[in-house]
Amino acid sequence: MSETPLGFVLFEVARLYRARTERAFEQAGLGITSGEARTLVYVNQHPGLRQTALAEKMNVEPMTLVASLDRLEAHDLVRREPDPSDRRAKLVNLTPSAAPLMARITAVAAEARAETLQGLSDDQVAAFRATLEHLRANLVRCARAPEDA
Amino acid sequence: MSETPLGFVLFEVARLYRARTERAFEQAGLGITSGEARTLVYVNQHPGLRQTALAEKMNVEPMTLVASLDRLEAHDLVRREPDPSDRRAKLVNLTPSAAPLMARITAVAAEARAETLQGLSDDQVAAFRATLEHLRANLVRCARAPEDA
DNA sequence: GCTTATAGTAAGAAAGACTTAATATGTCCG
DNA sequence: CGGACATATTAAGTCTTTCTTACTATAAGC
Repeated sequence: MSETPLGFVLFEVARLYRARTERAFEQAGLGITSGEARTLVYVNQHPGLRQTALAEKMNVEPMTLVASLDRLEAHDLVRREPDPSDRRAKLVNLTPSAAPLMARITAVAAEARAETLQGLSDDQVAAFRATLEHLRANLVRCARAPEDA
Repeated sequence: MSETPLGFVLFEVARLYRARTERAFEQAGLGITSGEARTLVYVNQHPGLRQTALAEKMNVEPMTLVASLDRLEAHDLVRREPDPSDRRAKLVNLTPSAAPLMARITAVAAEARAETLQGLSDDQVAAFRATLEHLRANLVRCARAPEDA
C-alpha cells in the first residue's frame, strides 16, 4: 500500500477546506460563494484593473472572471466602468456597499481558517504559505511557458 | 493591500496543480481525469472495500464515488462484485487491465509533481505533506462533528 | 414482526473552469 | 492610409466535480 500522491492530498485538503468555508459563509448568511469572495478580495487588492488584467492576477481565464463579476455586479458589490483610454476595456472596482460585506467575509473566513489550522504554530503556517506561494510561482511559470523548449 | 487569505492561495494552487496534472494526463493519452485517477489510487490502496467505506476513506459522498466508479468500470479498470456477507453491498477492486495504466498514471503524475515542486528540498516537501495531512485531519474532524457542542 | 438504519441506484442541480466564436476597437507595418 | 493582426468583452456551450433528494432492497435491533 503506497503513499497517496501529494497532488491528491492537496486536492483533497483544498476541497475539504473549501467546503468548510462554504458552510461558514452560508451559516453567516453572506449570500456569496467562496469563489465570489475570492474575486472580491482580488478586486479590493487591485482596484481599477481591466478584467483581463485582473483575470491574469487571479490565474483564471477572463471568461471565468466575467461570470463571477456578473454575479457580483448583480449584487451591487462591484462596478465596471469603461476605460477612458481604450474603448474595448472596462475597469473593475468595488462598490461602497461591498465594504461591510468584505469585513464580514474576512471575519467568517478567519473562523474557518482558525479551525483548519488548529494545532499549527505561526512558523508552520508561515512555512506552509511560503511553500504554497512557491508552488504557485512554479505552476504559473509552466502554464505560461509552453513545453516546446 | 492586504495579504491574500491562505485559503484562497491553497485553492488556487490546487486548481493550477490540477490543471497541470490534467494536461499531463491528456498529453500522455491516459484517457482518464485526475479525479478518476484518484479513485484508482484509492481502490488500489484499499482493495475489496464496499463503496461506502471507500467513499469515507476518500472524504467524498458515496454518490460522488459511484459516478467515478461507473466511468472506471465502463473502461474495465475496476469491477464491482456483490458482497457475500451483505446483499446490499458491493466490493470494489481493480481489474487486471488497470495495472499497466496505474504504472503510467504514476509516472505521468510524478512528472507534473517534479515540475511543481522544483526548487524545494526533500525536507520542505515532507513538511508540506505533513502540514497538509494535519489540515486534512482537522477538516475531517470538523466535517464529521457538527458544531452543536 | 415492525421500526429504523444502511447500501446502492436514479435524477437533478450548482459551482467553477475552460473553449469557441463574434464584434468592436486598437496597433503595426507596408 | 488601409489591411492584417491583436485585443477586450460578450455570448453560447461543455465538462468535471460534487452534492442533495428520493427510492428500493436489504439488514439490524427490539
